[in-house]
Amino acid sequence: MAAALLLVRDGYEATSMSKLAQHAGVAPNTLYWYFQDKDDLLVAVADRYLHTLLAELGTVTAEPLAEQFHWLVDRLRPVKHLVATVHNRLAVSPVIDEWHTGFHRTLEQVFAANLPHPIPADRRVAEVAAATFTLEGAITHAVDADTTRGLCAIAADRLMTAATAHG
Amino acid sequence: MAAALLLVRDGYEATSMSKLAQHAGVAPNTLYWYFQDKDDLLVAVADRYLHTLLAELGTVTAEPLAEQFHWLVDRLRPVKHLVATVHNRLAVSPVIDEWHTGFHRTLEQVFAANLPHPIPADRRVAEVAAATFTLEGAITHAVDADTTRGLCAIAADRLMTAATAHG
DNA sequence: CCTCCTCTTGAACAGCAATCAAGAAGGGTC
DNA sequence: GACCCTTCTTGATTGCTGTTCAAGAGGAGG
Repeated sequence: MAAALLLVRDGYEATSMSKLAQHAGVAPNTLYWYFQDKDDLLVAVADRYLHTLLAELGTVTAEPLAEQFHWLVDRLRPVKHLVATVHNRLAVSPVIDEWHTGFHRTLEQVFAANLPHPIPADRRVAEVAAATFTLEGAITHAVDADTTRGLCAIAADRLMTAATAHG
Repeated sequence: MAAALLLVRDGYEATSMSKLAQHAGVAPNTLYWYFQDKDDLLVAVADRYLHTLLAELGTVTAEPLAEQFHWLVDRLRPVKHLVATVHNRLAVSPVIDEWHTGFHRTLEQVFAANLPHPIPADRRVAEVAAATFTLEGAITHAVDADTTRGLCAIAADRLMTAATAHG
């Protein structure tokens, strides 16, 4: 279903099931045979994007953390509509909520795998969350290139010092 | 219009203009005399909440920054639906977009006013944005009490060291 | 030929945000 | 009292939305 382009480009609410079906060359009904819901369809699109992202991520794991973050932000900014919609609908759609927590869990593991030392257990969750939220803000808000670089640097710096300052 | 409770409690999409009107004891039409749009109505509700928040904020400015942040998060978490909706609709509604940028400008000024020293100009925007996004994440995501405290501490700590490390 | 399963569809449903023309309520002026 | 103007409210309507349902097409296996 390459018609996911519509959801990414125009957003969730501006993309009706009719338009989606028209773009796919089928009747609006047909979509409900493949997806239970419009939210279910959104999850499928987001999940597909996440998997291609994780596959590409292997190409930058050698670079410093700040660069990796910048790469991640650049990849996710084109789908900021999806990011915003997921956050908006997770309170209303269990499917999206579940996918969202899974997404954050995945991010946590990726972060942990790229740190030289593990973060002390009592600080780990908050530190990782702070970095994640900083990057999420950089994706969803309209910030210029310099600020984006600054945000990635801040998130990486904070995470690195948390990973080296033991005890 | 105390019927703003519906928007806060049930969210934007689950709250139809009909329900809103019914709660206010008028016909759905009548709302369109006072507000141009449903988005316009949302902005009015959000703006009213923002003003009461700013008025109450004076009572905690004496406390340390981390405590102020925690207070802010506690105040905004009940209206997380509004926060998520604003972020979701600013791409589609100019009124909401404008209000959103104004909100962030206001936050920036509040942050700046509560720092002992000004942050160097080349870092200020990114540092303030990082703190803001960290707190926004704490509001909109389901994190436990300990993590919330940790996030507020991280945001405050980062901001304070940025404000003291000159040159 | 019959049956089962996969897939697609036209028609219909209730609900939505928004519009429009019509009118009620009230005050100011002659 | 009769006129007008402004402020506010409403019933009726419009085009769209996500979703459901019963009906049927197409092919595979026995």
